[in-house]
Amino acid sequence: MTIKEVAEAAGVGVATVSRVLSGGSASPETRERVLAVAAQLDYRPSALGRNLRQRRTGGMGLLVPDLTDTFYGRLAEGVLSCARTAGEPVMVGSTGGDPEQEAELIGMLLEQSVDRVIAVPAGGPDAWAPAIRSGMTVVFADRLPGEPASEDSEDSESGYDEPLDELEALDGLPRRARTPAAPDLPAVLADDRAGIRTAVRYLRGLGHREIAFLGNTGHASRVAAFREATDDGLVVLAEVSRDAAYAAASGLFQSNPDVTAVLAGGNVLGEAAVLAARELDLRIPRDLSLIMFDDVPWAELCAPPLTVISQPARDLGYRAAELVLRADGRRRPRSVLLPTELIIRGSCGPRLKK
Amino acid sequence: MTIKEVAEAAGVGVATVSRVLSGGSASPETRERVLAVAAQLDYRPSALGRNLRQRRTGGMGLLVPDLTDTFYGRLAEGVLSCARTAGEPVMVGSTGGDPEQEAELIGMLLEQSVDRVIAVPAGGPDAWAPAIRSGMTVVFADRLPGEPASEDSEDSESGYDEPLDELEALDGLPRRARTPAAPDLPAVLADDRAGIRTAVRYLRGLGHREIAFLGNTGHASRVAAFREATDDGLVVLAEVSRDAAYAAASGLFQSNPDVTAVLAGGNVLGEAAVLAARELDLRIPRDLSLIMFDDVPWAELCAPPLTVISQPARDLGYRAAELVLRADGRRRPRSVLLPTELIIRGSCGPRLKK
DNA sequence: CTGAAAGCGCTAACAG
DNA sequence: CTGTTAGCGCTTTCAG
Repeated sequence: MTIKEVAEAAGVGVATVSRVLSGGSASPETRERVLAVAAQLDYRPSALGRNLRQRRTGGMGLLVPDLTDTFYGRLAEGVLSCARTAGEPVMVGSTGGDPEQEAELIGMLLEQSVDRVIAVPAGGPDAWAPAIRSGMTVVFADRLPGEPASEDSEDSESGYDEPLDELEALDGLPRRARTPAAPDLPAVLADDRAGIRTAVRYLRGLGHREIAFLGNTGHASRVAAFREATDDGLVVLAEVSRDAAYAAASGLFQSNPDVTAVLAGGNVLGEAAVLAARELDLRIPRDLSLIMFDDVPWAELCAPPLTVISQPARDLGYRAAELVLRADGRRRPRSVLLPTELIIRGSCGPRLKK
Repeated sequence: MTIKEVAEAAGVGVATVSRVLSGGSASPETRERVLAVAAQLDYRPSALGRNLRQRRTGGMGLLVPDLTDTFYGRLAEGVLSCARTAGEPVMVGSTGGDPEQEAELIGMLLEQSVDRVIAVPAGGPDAWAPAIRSGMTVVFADRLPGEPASEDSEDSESGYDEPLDELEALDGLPRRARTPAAPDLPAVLADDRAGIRTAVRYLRGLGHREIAFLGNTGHASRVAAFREATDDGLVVLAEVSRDAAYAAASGLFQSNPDVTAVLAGGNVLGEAAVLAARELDLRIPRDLSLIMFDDVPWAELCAPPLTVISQPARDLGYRAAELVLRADGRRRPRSVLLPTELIIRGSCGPRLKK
């Protein structure tokens, strides 16, 4: 079933069929006839020809660290749902939070001429600059590309300084005040700064002083926000993986017996914290108060139910997809910051220990 | 950067470049030179041209009901991981368990000329027959396409009778004994029959007689297995969604106070069961024993920890991807059945109530 | 308003 | 072993 056969069957030229099918101009009668014939033959224009002609693959790419983490699952659902509405295909890749794998996947997308991607970045800005420079429209979700957070640095914005300069220079945009919360790269983010600030305040109100952050290597902004809210409280970081998360949590608890409250930077870390605490016979919330970033269904089933900072994961993906799809023009999409909310359940109590 | 420029730069014809890059024959010197030039220009052959030429898009499609459900997330990770190894792109679609959306996504894949797909089917065999007939290699995962399970039918195999005849006829294969457990369609499945049998036996051993199954509409084989193991025990079905699952669980408990044990057919249903039980003040395991199909990290965090039937979700996806990739020949891939395991934790107790 | 024609980048015959 | 050539199905000038 090619456009040619349809053209012949309708007694018109291929150009006319093409026009009609893509909403171009045509006399009502012709349009009618072509549409009828196409329907009758149930012709579907092949994306192959169109793609080659336009030198670009339709649809979009989606890169996430790990679909096993429900947060990214929800985010992906948001993207897919928006894409389905638009009838666009989505190529999905899982990076494992590893810049190398991410680079390979970017390469793959380039090879496929996918020129719109939404990504939860693993690598730094330098990993993305070439792709962006080559014309790819990328909208970041959940976080911006930056140097990985470090556990000891005193400079909470170190991950953003250089990268931002470089990327802003790319578009010749004016340099802006450096604000890790909303730098000048297209992104859809949760307002983790506010969420973390609220959570820390809440813990402080319960009397906690020794508060630790159990975070992801990749989430520089959360680490920064935590440092800012606590004046450089203890930070322990883990790579993307349940094992790493457990190891980090376990290490945190064992090496820092004076810590009375922990803020877990994601649901996998929260899960690891609960597990590790249980293993070490730390009672929640008596011995240890816990707040988890990202609300998940099981948080309520947990004993005790977990106090969480919820974030609109699905919307993050949906909005990012909208942005990347709308970005047909020359201008880069603007960023979006979505609200977070502290949901108090039963995993935090007054500080007793010490 | 086209193949032509590389050819010129290397002083050879485009065909030679093409050959060298796809491992064809060429004199060592030529190969060397071409490779060098290509590397130096960091040329990446465009998938666009190749796809059109070969009238097929590389890579594979993946259709799942819902990435929000960690089971499908894990399955998807398996697929992506295998695909990444092979350097193949994956187009992912989420069907919501809805045959209509599935049909649209199949249409999209057809339009993209994706001729290899792995799917957790929502629609029946008739939804897939056209695609398969048109040359698409599809490997099913987690379940086979079949009429949706029904809550009242006495015929546990009704979902397979017609469908199988039709699809087998497609390939002119000999008709086989109708066995819902491993029909003659390429598929990678968990051995839910064995898992459910074991679970039911375990519950029986604890004294339970009134055992109910809380299942998915789409999972006919689990319903069948449960009916077989219990001589038509009570079955309540829910669509794909947390709300539907909760409603079903709640309805089940309220309408059937004599039920002392429940087998939840998936992690979302298990979650709903725990929630609903809690809401109705049913104590687990005192008032109600619960076994959940599919092990998830939070099952251990739950109070009490959930006894589950674990299944190798990730392997399901990985193996399916392997099959679909290897299916380059004319023959259809054979099916695979992966083992399940009953993991006893704390959500089942002796029958006390009555 | 419509048709003819020129490719998009690549591979696979087919000659040489 | 290598170059030339003919398209794959589609969109898009460019004439008519």
